[in-house]
Amino acid sequence: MPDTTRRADRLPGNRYGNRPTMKDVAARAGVGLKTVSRVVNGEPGVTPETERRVQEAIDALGFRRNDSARVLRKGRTASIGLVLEDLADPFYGPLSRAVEEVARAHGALLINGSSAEDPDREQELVLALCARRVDGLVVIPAGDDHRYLEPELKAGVATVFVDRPAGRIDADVVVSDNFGGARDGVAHLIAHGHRRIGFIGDMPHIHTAGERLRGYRAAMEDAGIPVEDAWMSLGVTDPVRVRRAAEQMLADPHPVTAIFTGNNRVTVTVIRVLAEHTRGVALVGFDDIELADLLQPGVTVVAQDAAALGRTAAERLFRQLDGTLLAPDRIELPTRLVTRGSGELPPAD
Amino acid sequence: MPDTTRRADRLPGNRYGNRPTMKDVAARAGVGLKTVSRVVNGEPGVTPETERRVQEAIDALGFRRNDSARVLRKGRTASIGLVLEDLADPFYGPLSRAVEEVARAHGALLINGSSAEDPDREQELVLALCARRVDGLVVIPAGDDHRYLEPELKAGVATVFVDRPAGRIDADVVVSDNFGGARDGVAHLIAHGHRRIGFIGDMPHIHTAGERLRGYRAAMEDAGIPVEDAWMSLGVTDPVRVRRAAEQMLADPHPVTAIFTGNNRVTVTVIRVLAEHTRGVALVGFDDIELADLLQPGVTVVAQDAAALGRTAAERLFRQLDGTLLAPDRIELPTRLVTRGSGELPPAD
DNA sequence: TAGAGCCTGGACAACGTTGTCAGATGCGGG
DNA sequence: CCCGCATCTGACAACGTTGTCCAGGCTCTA
Repeated sequence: MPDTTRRADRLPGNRYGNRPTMKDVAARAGVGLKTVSRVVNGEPGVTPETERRVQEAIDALGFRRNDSARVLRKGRTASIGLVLEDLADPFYGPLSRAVEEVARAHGALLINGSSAEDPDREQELVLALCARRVDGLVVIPAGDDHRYLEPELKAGVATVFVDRPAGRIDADVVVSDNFGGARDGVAHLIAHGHRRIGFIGDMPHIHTAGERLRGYRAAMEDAGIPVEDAWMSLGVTDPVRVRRAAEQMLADPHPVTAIFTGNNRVTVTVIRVLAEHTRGVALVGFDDIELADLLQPGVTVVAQDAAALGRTAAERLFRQLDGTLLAPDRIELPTRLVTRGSGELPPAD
Repeated sequence: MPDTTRRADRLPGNRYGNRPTMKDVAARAGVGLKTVSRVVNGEPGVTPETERRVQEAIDALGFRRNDSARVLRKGRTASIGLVLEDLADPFYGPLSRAVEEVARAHGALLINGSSAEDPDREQELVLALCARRVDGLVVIPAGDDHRYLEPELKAGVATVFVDRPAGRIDADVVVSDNFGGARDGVAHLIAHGHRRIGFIGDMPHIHTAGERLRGYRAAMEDAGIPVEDAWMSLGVTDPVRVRRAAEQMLADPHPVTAIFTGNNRVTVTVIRVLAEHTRGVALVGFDDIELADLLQPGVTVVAQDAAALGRTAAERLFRQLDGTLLAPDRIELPTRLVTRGSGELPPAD
């Protein structure tokens, strides 16, 4: 007597919980395996009557094509990976969403992971994505050495770096004009009469932070203002240390009259500090923040367009996949100075 | 003469761009296929010397295990799917991140997609994830009929709904106490002397919106205040219409003295409207918003813990996968009233 | 030194799908 | 009536991996 227990009657839990396969559908519909495949994929060459029978069996069994097997056979996964720093950061949400929309328009799924700004975790994630054979990768790098990606690039994994350039490999990159944006922001403060301007930002070896610092220095130099060490606080992003740094700048015998902040997290903390001060200290921040216009005063920022970064990168990625893109290139998107009040305060002294 | 062109020398683009396989590694190392598999997976039973040779071949060829094939063979993908409304919404970023962290702790990757609040797109996404044979699904539903998931559930795909319950199927669900939170928020306004209180929220058929509306009504009823139609604006979330709704409530001959807003997007818009008004109108919003404490006045909110929602759901998902979880259940997480000023304003008339 | 037992390595099938190719069927024209 | 052609269908191999199982070589003991 043959094994008459139906698959679903056996113990659950092993192997996808025993899903029906095309073979099962074929048996039930009384057709060949390949015919089912044809129906599932909408290929031509199937009589309406046959198609109906197959469709019926599919519905009855609750069949769902196994894309893992499909991928194995076809070689394209129709999925791309996105590695960013932290999805919970309001800067990355729109970026991720923009990448997703472009992927969707190309019929691809997006798999994303957060590196938590840890180079090892970035590599781990990227390689996990490669093991899943994503067709392409959008990477916001945490590390500064991406030679581990060389085999992948050689193997044809499309790759675009965003927000910061790749380290030690030649790859497409889409960045904001961090240098120019910061320079303009600081120049804006200078134009409003400030000369003692503080800078609080992340470690300069992080590309964006370094560029923004360079922009700060350039603006000061253009105006012929020598920068004092006490005005600069580098490698500081956690609220406690930002607070301390800001308070020190303001407590100095010759306090700064304005502060330029290097990213949204720093900006938020500095806003809190300034809110406790009576003396009006001017502020320009890099990155826009929600509700910035409703604060008193409104917060002047150098805004970058996160969605545009994501969209541009994703589009470039798919052009790589199309084959319509040749040499790696560097694309720089402009920033925009949004004046809302805090950057237009005159020096308090 | 045999074909001596190396795989990598052929046209790129077809089949993962021609990656080396275990077979290639085995050939190069002069060992059997299974031995390579053993080394790659850290299985015992390989001499150090053999292992070294294999590892060398792996590095030389840039071999990376193909997880699609692995999945096909093993039946588990070590990945879970998350379907939410919009990653760009600050409420979902932390939620997604929390799910990711739990997944990571269980060695799983997270694939997420945005439904854009469209039931069809939700279904499309969920089914795409199932086709990829994710081990489990965390779903923030957009639609209200999830019977299409029945075959998946039967097939053993672990599933947890978050933020809103599943429609017409029996599944695990983790939600905030929307009813209680809204009731407390409105009661807070009543306790501060308000009787004419407006409500602006989403369509009541959306579960969260419906529950919050119910909470509003309950608080009013508890206080013996009959609710007037003009105080309620339902199904309104886009800024233009929210603004109009708020302005109407305030322009009424008997204007409301306080407004309860049903979600973060509505709250933000209403804050803008109130900022233009001189008369102090009290406000309590559902969902916390960044910088709410720095506005004048600070914005009192009913905060839900997005990260806790995600974490709880993901943990439950993995308990389903472990088999340590049996019957579907409903978990309700408490909300927290955060008083910051706007909800404590006295009635203006 | 023979035999038992262990350790290492490899041949083979299977996972579920799709591409290839050839067989079957039906139809019209010579 | 037969042949050719078009249309539809199915058998089979292959994708890259892992589980099963067996073979061969080694060590250890009696």
